[in-house]
Amino acid sequence: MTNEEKQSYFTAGELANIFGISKQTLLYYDRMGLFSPAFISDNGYRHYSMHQYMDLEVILRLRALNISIALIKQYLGNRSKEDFVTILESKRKESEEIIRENQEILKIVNSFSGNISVEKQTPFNQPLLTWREERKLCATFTTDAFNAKDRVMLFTRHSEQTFRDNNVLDKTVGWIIDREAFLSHKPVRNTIAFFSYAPSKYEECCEIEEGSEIRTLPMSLYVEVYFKGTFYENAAIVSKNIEEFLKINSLLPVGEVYVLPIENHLLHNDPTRYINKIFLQVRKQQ
Amino acid sequence: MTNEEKQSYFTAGELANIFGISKQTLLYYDRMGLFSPAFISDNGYRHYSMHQYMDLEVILRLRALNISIALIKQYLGNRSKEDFVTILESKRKESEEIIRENQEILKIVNSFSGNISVEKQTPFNQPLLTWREERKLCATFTTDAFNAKDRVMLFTRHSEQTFRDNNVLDKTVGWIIDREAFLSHKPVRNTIAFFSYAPSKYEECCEIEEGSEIRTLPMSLYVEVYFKGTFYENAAIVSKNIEEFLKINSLLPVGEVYVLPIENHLLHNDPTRYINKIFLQVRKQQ
DNA sequence: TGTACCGTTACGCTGCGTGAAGGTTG
DNA sequence: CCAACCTTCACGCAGCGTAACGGTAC
Repeated sequence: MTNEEKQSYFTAGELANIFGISKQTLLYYDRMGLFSPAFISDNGYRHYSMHQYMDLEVILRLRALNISIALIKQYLGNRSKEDFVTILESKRKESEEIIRENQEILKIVNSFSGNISVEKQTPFNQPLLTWREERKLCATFTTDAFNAKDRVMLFTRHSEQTFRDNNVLDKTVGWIIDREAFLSHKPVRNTIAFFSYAPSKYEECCEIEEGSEIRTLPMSLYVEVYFKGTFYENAAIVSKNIEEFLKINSLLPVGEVYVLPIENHLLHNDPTRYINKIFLQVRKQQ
Repeated sequence: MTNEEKQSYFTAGELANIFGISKQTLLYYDRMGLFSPAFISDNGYRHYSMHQYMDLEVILRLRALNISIALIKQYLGNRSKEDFVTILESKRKESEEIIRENQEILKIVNSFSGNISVEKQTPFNQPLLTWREERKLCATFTTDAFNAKDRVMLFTRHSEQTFRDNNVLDKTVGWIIDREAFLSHKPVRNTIAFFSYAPSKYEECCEIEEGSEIRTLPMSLYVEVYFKGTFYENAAIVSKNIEEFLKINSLLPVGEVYVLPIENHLLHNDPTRYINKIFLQVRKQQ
């Protein structure tokens, strides 16, 4: 290689250094057929000619917009204002989409954080008598015929389908059990239904398959109990607490019993640390 | 496999269908050690137990936030409110960063589109006499000693370093040539300097290496010519046009000659379609 | 006997980064 | 002889998708 040639050509390393990229990047562009050296000498060294820096400049400016190698390759061979604008337009849409997606994620994150950071200082196993406004929820019914597997299927389907709008961030899914069975202190074997509750959504409940309905919890007095651990291990105790509470306060239970997870497997490995809330409608005995 | 077992376990396909994911995803989670079936029967079939749906739910909710498998794996084995909040926080930052990046891209895209969509209807090879406000630009000087290779290096370095703030969207890089040489109609061999010009930036010019300076183009009359093709092939013609224009309008040239690319290799393969603008300061002959 | 499941293995995608093993230049 | 270049493999990355090839359940 003559001295003159040395002064007219860049080696891979030189070109890489000038543009502040890695040599591997150049090798990769060569392999991809995007940007190859003007010639390769006998010893296998790559030599890029002077004017090739213009192509590399185009490549790097488009890569800075995160435009794919394939698209750049296509464009490089056939540049025009129109195609350039087209590329920019699709890139604009792409970036807008990415921004949208991540704003969705931010919304979900913020919603989670908001719910979790609020420390519930409510006492456990202490029935509370509270007044609630009307609430609407989506319920999907099971039947006794359903086995455990079917219930899991139903539960996940219900979770996915209620409030089809994925922006419902405050949705929680609980289950409804029979009051008579619950208050008899016997182990409650079956849930009557799963329900989704989202404070932000009152009117919109998506149409789900048969066996589902929109249920309205009326404005009324309710007895609520927070308890730690799984429902199945605590049902008996909570049931007794509630029974006693109803008796000494002369309250009559109405309708079914609702169980709503507050902290579950999403936050704890140990089921004894789960926090649930159980509630049912009541009215004053005359 | 007994009938009872069949009713208590999910096969891979069943579980995948229930959660609306692909079987391959479950296999992948297994390979990664993130989520494995409760047991595998003699025929190699995977069987997931009933309660495993809870783990899968956690996994999928975190994946929906685009949280990595590795992080989910770590969290799954040791859940807690604190770690959950930590994960959400880092995810929040990540998403905010992605949003920022893409907003940057949007800004660049918008700037490009804005510049390109404006069709310049200016006539070519027609000297125009215009009044310009003061402009500031960054210039990096070459010397005659510099060979072609060094000039490319200097050019790219100049392009990268001027206005170190990458948000300068309207920056264009041109070059300065000697007026005497240019107006002599002889081929102009060397550029005196490269210069960066950004209409949005007047005061801020980053410090660049020796051989660079901030130059002020004064508020004054200027002669401007747009021409098609490369400078080197059109310099002679443009030079004659300008000379004649100066003569018949009794104008005296001042300072050096500036060449600014309007459309270059970023938009055209064919150099004859490049568009450049050449301009120099003038004053009325007394 | 078909068909609709199940399994494992392995390669593809994107854009390089990071060696490893070896030759060349000065 | 060493340091600093250069080359060509080839694997790794994340999270699956997509066959290919073959067994199993009903």
